[in-house]
Amino acid sequence: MGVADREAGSRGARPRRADARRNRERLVEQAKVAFAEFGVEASLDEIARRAGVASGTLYRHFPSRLDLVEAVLAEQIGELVELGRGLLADEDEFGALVTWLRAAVAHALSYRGLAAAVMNSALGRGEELVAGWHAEIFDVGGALLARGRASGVIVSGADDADVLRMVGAIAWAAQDAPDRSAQADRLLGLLVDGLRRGGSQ
Amino acid sequence: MGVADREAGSRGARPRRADARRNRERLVEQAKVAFAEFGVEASLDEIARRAGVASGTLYRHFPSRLDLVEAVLAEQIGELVELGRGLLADEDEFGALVTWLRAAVAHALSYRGLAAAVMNSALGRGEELVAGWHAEIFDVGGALLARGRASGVIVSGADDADVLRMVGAIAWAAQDAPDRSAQADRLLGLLVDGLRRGGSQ
DNA sequence: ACCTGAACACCGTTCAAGT
DNA sequence: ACCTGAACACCGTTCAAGT
Repeated sequence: MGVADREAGSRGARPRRADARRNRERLVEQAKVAFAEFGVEASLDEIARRAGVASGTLYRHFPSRLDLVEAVLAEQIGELVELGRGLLADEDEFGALVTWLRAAVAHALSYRGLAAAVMNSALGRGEELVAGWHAEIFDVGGALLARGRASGVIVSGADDADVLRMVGAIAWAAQDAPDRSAQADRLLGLLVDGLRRGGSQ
Repeated sequence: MGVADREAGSRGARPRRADARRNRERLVEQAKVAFAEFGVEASLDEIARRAGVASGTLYRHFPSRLDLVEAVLAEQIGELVELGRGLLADEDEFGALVTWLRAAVAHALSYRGLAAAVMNSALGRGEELVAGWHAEIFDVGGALLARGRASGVIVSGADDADVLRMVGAIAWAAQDAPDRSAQADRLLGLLVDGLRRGGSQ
């Protein structure tokens, strides 16, 4: 209650009219540029202006800012999921998990404010961590963690949702550092040390 | 460059005129109420309105939102620092650190958005993690960590600034959870497991 | 079916005019 | 020395009117 303000209907559908399709593409294109420059909190008005459409048109295509973010990240998310699925076949269960976690952090770092946007939308009512459009990421991450536990290289106490929440938190904490990539790596190191079974150092 | 937009002059000074002092107190009082209700991003205009002053008066007393946050948290920060100093005498080096980290997270959770506000201001240019008004917290946390390393209960690889940054990240990640206190505890557990020397579980 | 752009409500911040 | 409140710039969001 109160959380589901977004309609599920025509959320990302490809419009039928040619001009509408072109507008949609231009909006996504300019959103990418604006997100890269100002982060995902970039002005929607300016994105519409740069795309050469009125603000109402942006809202017609993307009812909420998150819908626009989703469109911008579509392929990227697919790649992260595929990477994870591939890593499930890696014989080094611990290394595979770490590699994927590193990629997940890099994903969350792709635009400033992204971790916050995902996290805010992710906190659905109740226990669920991840919103619909990030559910695949959650699944893959959970699978890698489960495999690590099953093979004994990962501690059994760590909850999947907590670990992924931590990944988001790490990206958030590193996003404005001058050396954000190295910063994120160090923080991820702290997390990974806690996940490893059998003693640190 | 570009970061130091704030003046250091009369930042939190007690005004000499009686009405000004009263205004300042009312502003802090109403800021507390508004922060508790809407988080530290609460409307400054409304805080001024509730305090019965014009917006310009708020800006005169508190040039930036962070100055107002600082005033609201003044005593709280003092308590956290004192707690840490007391814990430096505790014979259980590891337990003392964990107790303090837990209190630090609770502090950062006292208002929604606080972790973000502190973190944003904290990222001064260069390497420094913590802004002036949180320097004491940094000092105490560093002392507790150093003691833990010296006595061999804490791993030597973890940087002080990274650990404290992680504390902020944990508070941020837990702040909107329905069970934010329990959520923060679980995330802190992951961090602490990585800090403990000599094997997890 | 889709687009336009004015309209509305709500921000933070500044500053001339007052006392 | 301090306060007021209008003014400015910039938001997100809606919706009647168009094509």
